[in-house]
Amino acid sequence: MPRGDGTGPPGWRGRFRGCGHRFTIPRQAIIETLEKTSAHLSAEDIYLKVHTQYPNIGLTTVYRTLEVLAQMRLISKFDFGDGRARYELTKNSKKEHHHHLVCTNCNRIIDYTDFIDEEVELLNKTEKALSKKFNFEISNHLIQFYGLCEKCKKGESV
Amino acid sequence: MPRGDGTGPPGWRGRFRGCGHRFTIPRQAIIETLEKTSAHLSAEDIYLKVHTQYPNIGLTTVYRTLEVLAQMRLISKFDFGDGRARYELTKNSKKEHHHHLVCTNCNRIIDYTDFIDEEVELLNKTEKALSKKFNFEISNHLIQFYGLCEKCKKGESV
DNA sequence: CGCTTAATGATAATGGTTTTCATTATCAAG
DNA sequence: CTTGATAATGAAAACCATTATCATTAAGCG
Repeated sequence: MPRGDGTGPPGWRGRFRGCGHRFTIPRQAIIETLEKTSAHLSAEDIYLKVHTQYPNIGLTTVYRTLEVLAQMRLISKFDFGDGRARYELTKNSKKEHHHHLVCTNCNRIIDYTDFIDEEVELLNKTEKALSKKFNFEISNHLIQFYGLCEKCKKGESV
Repeated sequence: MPRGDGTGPPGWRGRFRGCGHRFTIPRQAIIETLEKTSAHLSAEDIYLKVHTQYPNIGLTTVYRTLEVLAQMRLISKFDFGDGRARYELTKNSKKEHHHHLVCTNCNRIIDYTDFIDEEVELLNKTEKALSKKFNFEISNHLIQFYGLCEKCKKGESV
């Protein structure tokens, strides 16, 4: 049980050290914020939340930490088309991997993992075929569906 | 002969008028530029190309025209992660619908339509299931694979 | 405890995209 | 063919998310 600090997060410090990074208060605070939510936070969202508890942590540090976390593959960075990047922990509450439904009207994001079974098959098949065909080494994918969410569908006829 | 029914093939002017827009020289030039290429041009790319023939067309107009075209669903706007949006005609040279391979090293974009047959079936299935499950009206999707292209795969070990 | 160096944060800079606003051009009507 | 309403244009400035700069602070090893 590597800890020795009171906060007992399962090995964040070790993971940072393993990548040659230091584990600091700001980084801890940012990770805790990400762990606490299921939303898709922007850098500023995170900054504001962190700021309530640690008013001296700057937006710059948020950006830098997010960059480090992304590079360590601990968070994923998304663009939903609203002009700012959004982030979420990759390993968070059983949501290991999921895709998004993006409402083009209200910008609501719906995560889903439910129907991935069929998709996974398709993806594996497709990725394999693409890799061979183009000699392209696929390491990641992005799948998003755009449309109108339940609410906006109703409001459309108004 | 530009017909008035709006269904005619080229009929750019008619399509614009049908949406309550005027068909101007700058718009024509921008569309021609998009028609002439199979690349994924940024606003500035388009501006520079258009600029050689019409030096007085400004970057602002390019942005505005792209917005109108996107709203008319005649072009698609993509974000490949290099900090600028990229555009392509939706109905261009048999490339009606395709997906992208994005090289995370050199930013090369590969279009593919080849294996979509299998994908289409599963996408339809998935979209139908998602629509029902979340009461979400899907109108579009984005599928991109990230990884290393042939060249960058080789260069990696250097 | 002290040292090396990564990390921080205030500030300024960057750069793609949008706004502003005065001017020009489109096109339906006369 | 003119005219007039108004959409479209373009130069410049504004915007705003993100990055770079740099002096200061603090993590973590010995």
